[in-house]
Amino acid sequence: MESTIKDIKRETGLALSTISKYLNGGNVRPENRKKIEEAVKKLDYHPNEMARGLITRKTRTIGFVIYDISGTFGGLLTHFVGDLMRQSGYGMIICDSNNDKDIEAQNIKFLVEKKVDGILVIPVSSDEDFLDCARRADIPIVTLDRSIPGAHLDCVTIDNAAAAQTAVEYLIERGHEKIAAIYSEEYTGKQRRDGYRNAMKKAGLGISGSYEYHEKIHSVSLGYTGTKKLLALPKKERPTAIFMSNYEVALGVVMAINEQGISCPGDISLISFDALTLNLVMKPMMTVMVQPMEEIASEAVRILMARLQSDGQMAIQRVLLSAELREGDSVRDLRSRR
Amino acid sequence: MESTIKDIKRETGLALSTISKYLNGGNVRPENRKKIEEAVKKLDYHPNEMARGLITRKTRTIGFVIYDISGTFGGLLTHFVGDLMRQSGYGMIICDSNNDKDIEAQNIKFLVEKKVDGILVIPVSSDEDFLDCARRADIPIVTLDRSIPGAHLDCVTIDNAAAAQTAVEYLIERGHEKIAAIYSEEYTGKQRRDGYRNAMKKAGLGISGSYEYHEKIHSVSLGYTGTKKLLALPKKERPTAIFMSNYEVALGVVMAINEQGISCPGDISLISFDALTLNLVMKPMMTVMVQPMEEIASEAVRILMARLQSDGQMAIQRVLLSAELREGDSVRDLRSRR
DNA sequence: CTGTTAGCGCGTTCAA
DNA sequence: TTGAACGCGCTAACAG
Repeated sequence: MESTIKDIKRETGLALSTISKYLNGGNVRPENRKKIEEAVKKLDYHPNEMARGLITRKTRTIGFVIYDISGTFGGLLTHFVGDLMRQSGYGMIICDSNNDKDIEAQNIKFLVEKKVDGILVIPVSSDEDFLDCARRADIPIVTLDRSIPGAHLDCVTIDNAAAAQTAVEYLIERGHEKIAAIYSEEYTGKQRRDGYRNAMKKAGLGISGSYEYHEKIHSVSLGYTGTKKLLALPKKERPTAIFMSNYEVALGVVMAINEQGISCPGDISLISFDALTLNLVMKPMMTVMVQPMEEIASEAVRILMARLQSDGQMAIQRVLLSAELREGDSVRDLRSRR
Repeated sequence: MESTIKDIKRETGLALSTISKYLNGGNVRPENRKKIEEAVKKLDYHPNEMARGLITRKTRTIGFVIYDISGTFGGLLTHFVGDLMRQSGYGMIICDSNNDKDIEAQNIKFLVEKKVDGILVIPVSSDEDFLDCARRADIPIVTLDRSIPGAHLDCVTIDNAAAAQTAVEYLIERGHEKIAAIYSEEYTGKQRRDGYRNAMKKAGLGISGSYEYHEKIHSVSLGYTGTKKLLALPKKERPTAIFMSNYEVALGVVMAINEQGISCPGDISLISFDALTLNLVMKPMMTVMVQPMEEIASEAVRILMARLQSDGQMAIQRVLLSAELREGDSVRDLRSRR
């Protein structure tokens, strides 16, 4: 049988409230503190979080709703967030939305019933309605990596359009003009496409319709299929560089060019996102826009914690971080050709 | 403010216990049942899990401790398990051990304090001591994917040695003799190495020391580095096939051979584990031993659920599943050469 | 600083 | 079947 606070009382002869106060960080006479500490050890006492929560109306648990946990980026972000939560003494219930809006809505409901103190979410839906039930229950919500357009919510994101623009401008500076883009139609994918278009427009470069390939969701096969299509273009039209909007996509792209015996950066230049395993291991090393994943995680956790403390009104926080270019060898400098 | 069972009482005029009984599936007069159902809807009532748990001593939450959530296999397994738990109405607290035994031990303690009803664990440590505090608290534990040697625990695993042996025998049947292996020194890696060795021995083939490459943990770079080393061997000694013990490893292997312009299966044959994205997308398609991931997940959940129900003594369950060979085009048949 | 008292929301006795 | 009372383990208010 588990020991309760009453057992500690019997062991020490102190009142319940004294013990409770000590357990919650209050001041107690040194001699009593010692008694309590000894009893706690002796009885292997752990406070019952449920009884505690019944009164405090806090579960010390937060919910993490992620669009897809089986991807590399998501898995890693989950890892960082989980670590931070644990360090803060919070438990984390992770819910995988599997890129499905309905499951996502279900997940939120589930977390509300579990009475989590707060919710961290990387959304699938671009409509905030699915969060209604959490808001009714007055549960703080922070979105990260993706922000819901127009929503009155705390969020931590990076400037995806700017990052993509930087990447494409890097290509343009090196003499590339025929630049293709492979991206998804959701959140970050779309924003990065915009950055690509901005850069091209700004440089006065046209975008041939066949230079943009996109599917609904970021995936390895998106990169693979897209690249195949690009490489099937008549030689003269072939892009000299491909910008891709995500790590999984890059994986597919690399598979496709390797398969066709196309060399990078000799025949084609590549630029992508995130310094994840493949991008680091491959040769040539991929030139990438590096997202500050740990910072995204820690900012999101920080904001959520702040909101958990402030019962009152705290202004909406919108943190916009930026990605940094990390040079590899996957981009050829065409200017040195002459 | 949240509505409680008392509000339902006020709304319906019934006694608390009547309502409580209905909520827990008991028999109630039809007219009363209707009243209650209406009130529940009207007040948007949800039972308070904490108050409930205080009495029943159940949290309807289980803990999932995973060796490393940022890997593809782990992420996917987490996804499956999470789905099943949600379907069973259970919450899941996921803890990432990050391949670290100390964090793993911490995770278990954390879950015990959270009073989870049960724990699912893919262990890092090969010593069961870290589970002691959960056992003292009488929390059922099921390990999956990996079983702790000698431990008196429910577990769901596949026969890794057999699977590896099947894979290597597949190579041998096709005339390969110079077969190298890249594996990790932990759990599944070691078992798969044994299967490799068994197959080689059984076929009367020697294993040159330089044909085995291993590191502590499965990773992309393990595959990459290992392959580089193998390819650096004098041409005559070069293996005609590589057996690799894990998906991430395969990723690295593929990167390395592509980089060197080595063709598969022309110059070298490959066989690996798991039908995950890369293995499906790449060309040639990888020949792999497919682990029944969903079955591993569902069996583990099933056993845990059974143990949660049976307060009494249930015999230890050890489920051993097997992997199946899925042919791709990554293995060359050397016999047809003649 | 300490002890007493009163619930938090619910499930479970019993009695009717 | 139903209703009243009790208590799960703990914290919060107050009085000492």
